[in-house]
Formats: sequence, structure tokens, C-alpha cells
Amino acid sequence: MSEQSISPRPLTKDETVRAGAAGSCNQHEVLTRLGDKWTIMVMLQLAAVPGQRMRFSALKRKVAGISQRMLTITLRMLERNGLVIRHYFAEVPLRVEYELSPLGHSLVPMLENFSAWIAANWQDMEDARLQHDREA
Amino acid sequence: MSEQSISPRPLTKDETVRAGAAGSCNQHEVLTRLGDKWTIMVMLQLAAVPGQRMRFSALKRKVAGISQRMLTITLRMLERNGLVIRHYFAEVPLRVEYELSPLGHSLVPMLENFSAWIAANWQDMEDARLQHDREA
DNA sequence: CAGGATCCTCTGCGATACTG
DNA sequence: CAGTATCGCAGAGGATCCTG
Repeated sequence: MSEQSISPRPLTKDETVRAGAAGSCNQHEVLTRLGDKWTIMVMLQLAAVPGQRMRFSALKRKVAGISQRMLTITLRMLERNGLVIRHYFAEVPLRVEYELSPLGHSLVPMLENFSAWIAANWQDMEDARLQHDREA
Repeated sequence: MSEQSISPRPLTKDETVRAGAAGSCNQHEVLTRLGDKWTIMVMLQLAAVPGQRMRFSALKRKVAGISQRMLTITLRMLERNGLVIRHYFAEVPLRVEYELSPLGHSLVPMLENFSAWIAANWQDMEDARLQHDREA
């Protein structure tokens, strides 16, 4: 168990750029950070694992269609906002595991509700859309 | 009450472009459609009104920071997917009202949970972020 | 009032190539 | 393995002007 308490990593270009204005309390800010599809899908995956930890490559496999770049950025953002914890093992080959923080876990029920809603209602949306397009 | 049952409107350029591939059942599709911040904020506003109807300009005033263009696009998308109903009154001056459909309403509890979570936890996120940035 | 059409900018994001 | 850096383009989205 050679885990580093703090991952030895300087700020990324993306992070530096995204750091930007701190922002006030409003939803707008938070929604901008959490509202995109990748964030939601990554968190759903992390919540779905029994052991609660996943490696980078496992996440990439599970989150269908995500690029390596977007997964990295999404995870960095989640870590930065205290929703995900990054466990760095300085082994060879390198190993990194991700898990939800307590704060992150508190968000999970909502995400699962959302996911359930989609499963239950996407057909209705699909139908509505087809009909709407027909009468246009 | 000179309401048209169906708004007499041909497909917009934006809509035609966005029509694209119908898409399979997956979350990915739905999240792409519903996952952006404007969609969520517009729906929250529509849900917040007692009378359940809002005019275009009222919505624009309430959803802070949204441009006229994005509000139009967002509303069109919501209408197309059966989440919002558009009431068109051919008066002078023109009047249009929007309200959530039953399908749209079924999504509201989740959005409000999300909104509540943000209000309760944004400070924690903020703190986590500041600390994370300090030790970088 | 409630948008449509156009222009133009900025960035999201994939593809690719390189490292510890 | 788990990233980082760079390039490049399509698309998001604001600003502006115009109409029924």
C-alpha cells in the first residue's frame, strides 16, 4: 500500500483556464459545473460499483462514448469540487482509483432518480417528438 | 380566447439541423437533450409559477442571463420533446404562453431536489475547491 | 410582443502523439 | 497504465437587425 496522501500533480492547463471567476451562490454556476452529461454519467458509474472504487480505464470502458480527454477533465473537475476522491498509487504500472466523497454520495439518489425517469419516460418523449415533427 | 390549437409554424433552421439521428434508448441521448443548464433552469421557472403559465418575456426576465435566442431554442426543444406546451394567441400584440405538460411535470420533483441540493451544498463545494486549489 | 435570420466569436471536444 | 500537450474544427451561443 504505497498510497500518496496527496497526488503530486501541478495544475493542468485546463484547470488553470477553467479556474476563472469564483462565482456567487447561484444555481447557474453550479449547474454549469454539474449539468453536463459526462459529469452525470461518470458519477452514476462510480455510484454503481459495489466496492465504490474504479480505475481510470474501467471508468472509460463503462462510460460509453467518452474520450480519454473528457474523462480526465470531468474527473479533475469532480475532484476539485470535492465530489470525488482520487487515490494515487505510485506503482509500476501506475494505478489510480476514484471514489465518490460523502458529498458526492449525497448527490447520488438524485442522479438515480433522473436515470430512472429517463428509463421510464424516454419512449413518451420519443413519441411526442415524432408526432410533433409530423404535424410541422 | 382566440387560441390556436396548433401553432402555425414551419420548422426552424435550428430545429431542422438538430433533428438529426433519432437515437436509441440510452441515457446519453436524453442527457444530451435535457442535461444543459438552460433546460433545467427554464423548467424550474415554469414549475415555480402558481398559475403554471408564463409568457416568453416573463421567462426571459426570470431566467437570469439567458439570451433571447437560447430561450427560444430551449423552449422549442422542450416543446418538441413533449415536456412543454405552447399556447399561441393570435392577438395584437401577439401573446404566447408556455406551460409544462404532464410529462414535464413528472420531471419537476427531481429538478427541485437538485435545486435544493445545490442550495444546501454549494458552500461545501466552494470550500473543497478553495482548499484543493491551495494545495496544488 | 415573440420571435426568425444572420454574423461572428469562442470553446467543447475528438484525434493524435508523447511521457513517467 | 494514466495521464498531458497540441492541433483543429464543428457547434454553442451572444449580439444585432428585422418582421407579423
